[in-house]
Amino acid sequence: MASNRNVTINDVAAAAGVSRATVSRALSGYGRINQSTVDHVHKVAEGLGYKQNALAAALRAGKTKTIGLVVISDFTNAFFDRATKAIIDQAKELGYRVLISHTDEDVEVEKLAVETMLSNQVDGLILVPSSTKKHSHLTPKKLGNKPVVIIDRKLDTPRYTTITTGDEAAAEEAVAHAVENGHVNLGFLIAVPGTSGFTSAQPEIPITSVQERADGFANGVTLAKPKAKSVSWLYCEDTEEAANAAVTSLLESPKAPSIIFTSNNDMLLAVLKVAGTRGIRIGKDLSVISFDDSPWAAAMVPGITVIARPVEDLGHLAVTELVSAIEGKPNHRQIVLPAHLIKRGSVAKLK
Amino acid sequence: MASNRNVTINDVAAAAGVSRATVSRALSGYGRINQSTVDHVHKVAEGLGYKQNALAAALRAGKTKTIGLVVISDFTNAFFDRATKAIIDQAKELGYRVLISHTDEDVEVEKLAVETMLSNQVDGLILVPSSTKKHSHLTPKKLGNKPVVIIDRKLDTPRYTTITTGDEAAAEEAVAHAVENGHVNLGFLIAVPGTSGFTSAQPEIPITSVQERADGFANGVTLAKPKAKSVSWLYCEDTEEAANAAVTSLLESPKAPSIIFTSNNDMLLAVLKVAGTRGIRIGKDLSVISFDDSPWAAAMVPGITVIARPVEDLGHLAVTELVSAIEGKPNHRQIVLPAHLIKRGSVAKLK
DNA sequence: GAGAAATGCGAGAGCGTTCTCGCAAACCGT
DNA sequence: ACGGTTTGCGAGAACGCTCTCGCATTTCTC
Repeated sequence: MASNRNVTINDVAAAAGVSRATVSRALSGYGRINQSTVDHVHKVAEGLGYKQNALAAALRAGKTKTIGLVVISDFTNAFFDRATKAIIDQAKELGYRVLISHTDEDVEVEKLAVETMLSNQVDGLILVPSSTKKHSHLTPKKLGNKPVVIIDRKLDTPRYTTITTGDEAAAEEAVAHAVENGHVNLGFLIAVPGTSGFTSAQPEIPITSVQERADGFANGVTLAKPKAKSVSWLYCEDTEEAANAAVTSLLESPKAPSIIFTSNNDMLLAVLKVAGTRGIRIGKDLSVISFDDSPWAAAMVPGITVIARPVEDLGHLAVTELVSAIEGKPNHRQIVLPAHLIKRGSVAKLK
Repeated sequence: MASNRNVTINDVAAAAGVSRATVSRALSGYGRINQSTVDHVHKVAEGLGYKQNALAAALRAGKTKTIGLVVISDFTNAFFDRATKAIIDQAKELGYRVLISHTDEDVEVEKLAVETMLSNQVDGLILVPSSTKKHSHLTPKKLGNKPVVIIDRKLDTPRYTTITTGDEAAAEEAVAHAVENGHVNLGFLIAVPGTSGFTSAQPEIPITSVQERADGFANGVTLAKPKAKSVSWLYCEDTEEAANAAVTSLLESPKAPSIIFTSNNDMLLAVLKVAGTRGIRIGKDLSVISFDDSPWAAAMVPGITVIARPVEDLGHLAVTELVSAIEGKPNHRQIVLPAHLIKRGSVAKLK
């Protein structure tokens, strides 16, 4: 084929009869330059089909206009998909690109992902850390002193701007709502990565947001103390099989709950599925409240009562904060966005 | 702070007492070099915390090990999220990074996105074109003669490797399944971007996969001819409001269908929602079959009968094909992966 | 109209790599 | 012991761009 090599700034310079420097000035719009040459250069560049090589520009300028997003990924949980989209879109808005990597909750993978990001000279990072405690690979030095925003979860040492949602308060509110509706046998189904199978003894929870949900539920129970008759806690591996088994055990226990609170949509779906196969009707025989809203939770019959988190806001804000830090306003803010209960039909009114 | 500048290959060379070239040889593993120097350099590099600057390497080598993904994005439709994840993961597997951009079905946005990708020197592109016909910005020349894989939809001129799913056959099968179950009043609700509101006259469909679904439905009707009593077609803007209105009109028409086929999950959710508010029970009073499987469609009661497409396979294959083309085996294959019907409880058995 | 100030542009270095080339030292065979 | 081959490594150019510096030319000022 004819011209395999790309058109460079040199070609434009030659064709326009000016120097490389002038072309760069004309195209990037800086320094002292005559408007008529700007126009001329633009015309010539367009004629040749010149496209800036962002790599070379970034190498020279020391800025890539790229942010790295290191995120776990989880598909029934629309959270990260929605957050990712919000992040990409807001980044585009502010003139940034996004490099994405998934960690699948694995610290080693996370470490590698971050290194790749750094090698690619991202200007800043947005991270969903896979562990609250294991983050020796996330020190400022190891992150090249680049701006970092942590989202969805906290590290136990709050070194970076962190944006989370108020899951504890919302969980508390959810329990109150259930109790108001006459529920006194409560079941809690909490997904905790790293567990195997399910257990009723609270394990180490490596993720602050999950911990906060559990705490919120517990607070809610405490506040409703005299009314709560039986409370079952189940901590569960985040897999379909474990979740199904956990739900089954919950439903078959002698003190089967009239309502199950689930910490994420995977658990919710397990409840729906198991209940469905047993002919247990949601919103009638069994109630349920879950974390994270979704279009399908709203469309189901009955609609699922959920704790909705402002996911898009969170993603949007993360980028805004990060870019502001990249562009010279370093700040270490701890931001908590409110989550709120959306009441639909999945909570039966008892007595 | 002490060392803001990154450790470069020069620093490693100095510390190891060798030349830059030798460091590069040692670290990249090419050329003639003594094993003991390789070890020594590795040790020194690690000691200094050296991390390769991928930008500089890419600039010099002319390869970025990055692929660009230009995709529409749509959240109730899990298709693109699942495909995106599969693509990122398989790319990582093959040593590539992924730069993502969303187009929201807008050709202009798509054009810009592609330009950004090219400017960033991606080695190849995976595209979900927003229009079958408007693709003058997608000529090989405009794409810098880089390898391209088109997924999910076709362009009307098949210039690139294209991977789609067999939606037509599957749609046909779905209709047959409905007819077998005694349905003779059929409703089709087809989302077509660019429409406003909804209409029963088939509009221009700018997306081949949607066209194929419509064709498949039509074929199914033709094959079942004597049995099909009434058939209603509704082409609908892909928004919640329009979908709700369309469903309402379908349900209120004198020849209300006993089953509605929806072309995507947005439409399905509209059906579920509107039916729900009217007390119409899915799988009893009204049946439904939709395109694209999802965890929630399986977990609902009754489970939604769907046409499942091999989304992960598609993403996986797209990357594999692209990388093979990048690495020197250009091929222009037209691949169609089979979609299949998953029968659950949302289709009532009539009579 | 002469000096000062402003303007427009080119030369050239440098960002951090990779990779070709060529040279010196080590190794081989007879 | 001597020509030829192999081996290991350094010098230096190149990738495409940005940006400082300084020079020439124009414009301003009184």
